[in-house]
Amino acid sequence: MNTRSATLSKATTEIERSAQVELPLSPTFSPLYQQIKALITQSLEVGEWKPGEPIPSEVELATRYKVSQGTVRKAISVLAAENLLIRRQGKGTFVATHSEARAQFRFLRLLPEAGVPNVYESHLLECRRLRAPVEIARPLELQPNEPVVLIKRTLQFSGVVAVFDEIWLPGNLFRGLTLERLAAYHGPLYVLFETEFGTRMIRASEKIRALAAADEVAAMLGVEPGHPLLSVDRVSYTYGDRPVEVRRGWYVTDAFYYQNDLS
Amino acid sequence: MNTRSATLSKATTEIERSAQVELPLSPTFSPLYQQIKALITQSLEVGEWKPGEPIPSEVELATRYKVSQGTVRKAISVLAAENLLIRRQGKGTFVATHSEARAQFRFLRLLPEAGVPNVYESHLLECRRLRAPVEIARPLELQPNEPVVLIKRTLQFSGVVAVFDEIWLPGNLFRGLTLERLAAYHGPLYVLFETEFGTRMIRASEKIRALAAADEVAAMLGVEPGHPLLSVDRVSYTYGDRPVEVRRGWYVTDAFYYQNDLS
DNA sequence: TAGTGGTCTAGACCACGTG
DNA sequence: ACGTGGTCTAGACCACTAT
Repeated sequence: MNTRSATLSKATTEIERSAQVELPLSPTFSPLYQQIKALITQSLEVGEWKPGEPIPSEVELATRYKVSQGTVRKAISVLAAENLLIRRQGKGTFVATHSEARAQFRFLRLLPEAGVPNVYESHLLECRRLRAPVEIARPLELQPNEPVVLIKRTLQFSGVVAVFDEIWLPGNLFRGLTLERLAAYHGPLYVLFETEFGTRMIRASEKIRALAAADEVAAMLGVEPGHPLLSVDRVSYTYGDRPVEVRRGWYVTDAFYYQNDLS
Repeated sequence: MNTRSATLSKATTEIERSAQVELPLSPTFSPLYQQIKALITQSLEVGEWKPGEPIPSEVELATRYKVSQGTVRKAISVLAAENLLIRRQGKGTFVATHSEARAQFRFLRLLPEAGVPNVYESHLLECRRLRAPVEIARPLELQPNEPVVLIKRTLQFSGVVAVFDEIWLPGNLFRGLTLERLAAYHGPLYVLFETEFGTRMIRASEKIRALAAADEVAAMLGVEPGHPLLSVDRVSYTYGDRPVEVRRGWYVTDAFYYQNDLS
């Protein structure tokens, strides 16, 4: 038994090595801590520990997985770096959630030119179910005509309309998502998604362009047709890099800007 | 002596603790590995190890700083995560450089809608010295009227003009930077800056907006005045978070998009 | 006082790259 | 065969939080 197997196994000992010295080394080597990381991720995925809750302590997990605390620590460190877990000295390690203020700014990068941070208000325009058009089905890795949910809304920053969003979700993952349910909810959508529908957005990829406002979008945003807008095409992913949201946003950047840090 | 002092010191031993038990604990606690990290950063900053070169091995550094290899490893890991160093198993740890293909994409996020990755050609329009206008002096943390260098250029992707840039640099840091010097150089500017002027860009912060092309910019980019453009305002920083570049870019996003990953 | 994560050490062994 | 970084372990102690 050696560390190359997909099953949980610790480093080869001298004795074990001499016993298997004739076996060819498997070409796929996976460190123990990555195997532990995979196990922890699994538990997150199936909801053994829910967003906001603490996971077991490092010593507990070390006992459970029969590895040293240091190996568990390494696995957790990686997951913390990927924003799946949050470590708090003296308290424990917690499942990350979009409820924290910190997480919200990670996915909404629009800031006002002057004045207050981004407290915003969402205005729901539409929520209906339809069959996925091809250009939506492809990024969501669905078959064309599979059911999807389409949400349209605007965001206002202190009364000023700044964003118009079209949000597409796989219908099978968001069965109870209706206009009524959404209208009754006030808060970030990703919080609703993770608490009510068990789907947590982990990372997203955006394509940003400048374009002239089409008539329909211009009307929604209260600008003249042809007005320059930031177009933000987002695909969001959950555990296992599975795409679970396509979002097309149009941002008015006369009094706001999109903040990005390169490092 | 304890780990709280700014000078290099390892964890308090039992004996030492009993000897200093009356001393109040300093409120500023700095782990050993962070002290080592600061020392390594210093060596990078003064150019003891140059971009692309290997730094001493972990055991060597452990000996030099009189700490364990594990502590050096932790310090290096942080610096690697910040893209200041690059670790290569079996070979050593190297000072990061903008010469690597990998680094280029970190700071130029424009990709073509279809086809090839971003091989581009820079066309120099202008390079002159002047006194810093206030709106440039402030982000560069210079006094108004201090000397700056202004570079104007365009970028073409397979013959198509996509970017017009105005690049402002502190005159004192870039003394030998002239139109002739630039014209003789072909390659990424950040490579020139780090090899010829000892200034390495580490991170940058960008503000992105959509706007209608002004006449001058439109002419440079070969589009109609009023055409929607992506406006990218960048401030770049070197070691110690000192700002050393202000860059205003106008991107044509008809056949290109700005790629951004949220995580 | 007890429990959590955070730091530091020392030693063994593994994987990778180069002679 | 050797040197590099990478993994894993075990144990001690520190810093933070709650009770």
